[in-house]
Amino acid sequence: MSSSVVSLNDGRGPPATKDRILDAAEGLFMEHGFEATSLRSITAAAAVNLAAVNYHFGSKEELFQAVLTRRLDPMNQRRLALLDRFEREASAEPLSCERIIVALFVPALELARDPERGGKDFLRLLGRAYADPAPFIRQFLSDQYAQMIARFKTAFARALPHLPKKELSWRLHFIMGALSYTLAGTDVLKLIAELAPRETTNDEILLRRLAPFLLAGLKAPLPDLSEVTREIDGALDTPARR
Amino acid sequence: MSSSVVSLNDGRGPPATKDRILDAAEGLFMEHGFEATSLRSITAAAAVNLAAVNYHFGSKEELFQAVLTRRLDPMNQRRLALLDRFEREASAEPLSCERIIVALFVPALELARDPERGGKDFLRLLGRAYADPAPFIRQFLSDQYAQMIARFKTAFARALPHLPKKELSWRLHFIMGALSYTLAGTDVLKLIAELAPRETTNDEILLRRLAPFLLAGLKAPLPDLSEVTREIDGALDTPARR
DNA sequence: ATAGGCTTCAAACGATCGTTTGAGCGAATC
DNA sequence: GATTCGCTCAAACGATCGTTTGAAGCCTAT
Repeated sequence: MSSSVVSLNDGRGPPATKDRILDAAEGLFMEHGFEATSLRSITAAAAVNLAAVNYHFGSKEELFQAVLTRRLDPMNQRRLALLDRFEREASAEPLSCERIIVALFVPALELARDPERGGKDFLRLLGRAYADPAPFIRQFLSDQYAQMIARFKTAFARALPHLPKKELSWRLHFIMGALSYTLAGTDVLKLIAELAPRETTNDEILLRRLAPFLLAGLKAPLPDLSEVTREIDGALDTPARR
Repeated sequence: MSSSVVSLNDGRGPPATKDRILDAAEGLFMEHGFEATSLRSITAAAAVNLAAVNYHFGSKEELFQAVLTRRLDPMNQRRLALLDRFEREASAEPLSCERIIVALFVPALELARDPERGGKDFLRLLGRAYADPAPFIRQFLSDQYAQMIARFKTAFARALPHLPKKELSWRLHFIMGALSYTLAGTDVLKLIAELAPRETTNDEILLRRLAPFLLAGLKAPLPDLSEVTREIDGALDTPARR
């Protein structure tokens, strides 16, 4: 059944150093962010020599990219595979938005379900990476996501033929934003929302709640026809009395 | 008409140092994040002495909080004032979701519209602060937002009496997440979505698109009744063939 | 046994960080 | 006119950062 490889290295005996660094870095980057995490804290947590990071990965930046790509690449491949399968099953018919969202969410959900592979920590780290200002992170994520997003965008365009392309771009942007923010889980607003910490840490029930929410937004009426747009204009013209 | 104060200090002669530090810090924190921004780069941009930051603000952390509170506090006060006004106008009737969203969005929109007050930079910085792992930032934002969110939550609860309180907490969390992520504007996924950079920098049309999207999500059917939930279960039971 | 490859190790490098110090300045106060 | 107070300044403090170095170890193939 499962290939049952505990370590992610090439297969022979585990020269665990590289993987131990990746595991430790994943947790610490998640907890403190990229800039605030020192190589010394990583190598200490991994119980390896300080120089091992530069030897195996070249630099701190390349280590960070390796941490991300280790899980992000398979996850995005899985997303594309799911979308392919759904489209094959539907022959020439356009997919429903529900199925497309499923192809987008389920691979993340599977990661969150498998704690052996550090899914929870990784999703949180990924969410943080989206908001990180460092240019090398932005460039890296952009490269990693470009193809996948493009495929999903055309799928959504077929599912929502009445929606202008530009409006679809916006809504996809909102969806990816809400998804990454939710996964980041900085628990700033969670306490405010009076949610039990246990729940906000459970990525599964989190994604299950998020999917219907975003789906409704995706199918929302156009802004020009929405009541809230007129309300905004009204409120802006009347700057409030005091 | 306008009170026309260029500087935000007490009013007499502008001992511009403090304000120049705040302005420079706002831009640099927005661009590079908290950890990656050095006090030396801030004081150089503000053309003040290095020691001025610690003299006027005490520490780098307190400077960051001062940058945030300078604009965040008035904005949240404005949100509460708008909500109060709407509720007064509606007497005992519950407000519509549209009006509540307007009270939440318009003050941010007004900030974005007034470049003299650095609205655009600040909103972007605020979005970044939400995702920052530093505990002092999380604590600060939590304190700043607690009362405001609580007020809006009860308003939404009255507008959506059929929605369970826990589900409302989730959706409010999603709304604040999408809002802050969108305002952060890390342009990682923007290029992917093929949006012109000019548009993604324009916070006004951005918020106008976001409001209908989130409103639809707020009114979405419960997850248990949503079609996508059953689709997720189906996809998880069948881990995909290769 | 010997040579050569990866890998690990302790130690140091130069740079930059946030913060502190104490002298110096001008204007207001007595 | 002497003194105090708020503010600015150059300079330095100690700490920590990412990275590099060169020797030492280990395993494989000759």
